Amino acid sequence: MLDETLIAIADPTRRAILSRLAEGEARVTDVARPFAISLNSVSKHIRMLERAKLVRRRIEGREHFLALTPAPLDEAADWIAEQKTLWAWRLGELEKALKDG
Amino acid sequence: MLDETLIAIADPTRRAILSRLAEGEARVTDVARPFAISLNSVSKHIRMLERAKLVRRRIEGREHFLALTPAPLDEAADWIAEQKTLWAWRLGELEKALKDG
DNA sequence: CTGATATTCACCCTTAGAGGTGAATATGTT
DNA sequence: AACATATTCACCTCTAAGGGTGAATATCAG
Repeated sequence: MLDETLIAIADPTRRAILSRLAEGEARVTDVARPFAISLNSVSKHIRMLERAKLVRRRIEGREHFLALTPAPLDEAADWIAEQKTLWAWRLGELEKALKDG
Repeated sequence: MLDETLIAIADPTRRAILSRLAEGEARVTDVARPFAISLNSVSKHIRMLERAKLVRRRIEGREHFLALTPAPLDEAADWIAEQKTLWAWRLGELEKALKDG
């Protein structure tokens, strides 16, 4: 899952879409409006965000309402936090080694 | 920069390389050993990590020693944290609206 | 029924990523 | 000099991503 989450947020268009959805639910057309690219391209980005479970779709007639489901971001945040912890720990060990030596 | 950082950590092989380097400096060959893929492929992954400034290389004779430089991870962590904050804020607003309504 | 709106489907093209192999380069060892 | 080690370079293949267009589908409004 982490892979798809990170791939999903690695694209600036998709990050912009997520930021837009952080303001609230929106239709595909609404989400697409600010972008210079075609509606179809935005639709594809949304599909990738759905695949990564970062976005949920509620269909009401011909309109598709999109909403954020940010849970997968936690896994990404956790990985980064763990890396930083390990790194900090190693720096601590290095310091100890330097002090002892 | 954020783009390259996220793309860099979106690949599981590269995340494994970073985890290895979190234990300490290592040569290209050392980093490559645990992987089933060719040394050359690992070399390419390392180049991407360097491009993202997540890894620094110190050349000593014929050996290239690699070390983690995790600073760019902060930017990624910040983006995720901001998204979660915005989302939490919006949930708060929703609750308020529900209570008032 | 007709026409407009919302979205996707089915294609196309181009680029980048991830993998491979074999040769080249540079350094160390004997 | 000859050989081994460490790494990259130059190429090839395959797949997926990101963009596009035009048609299809589904719904809503008249």
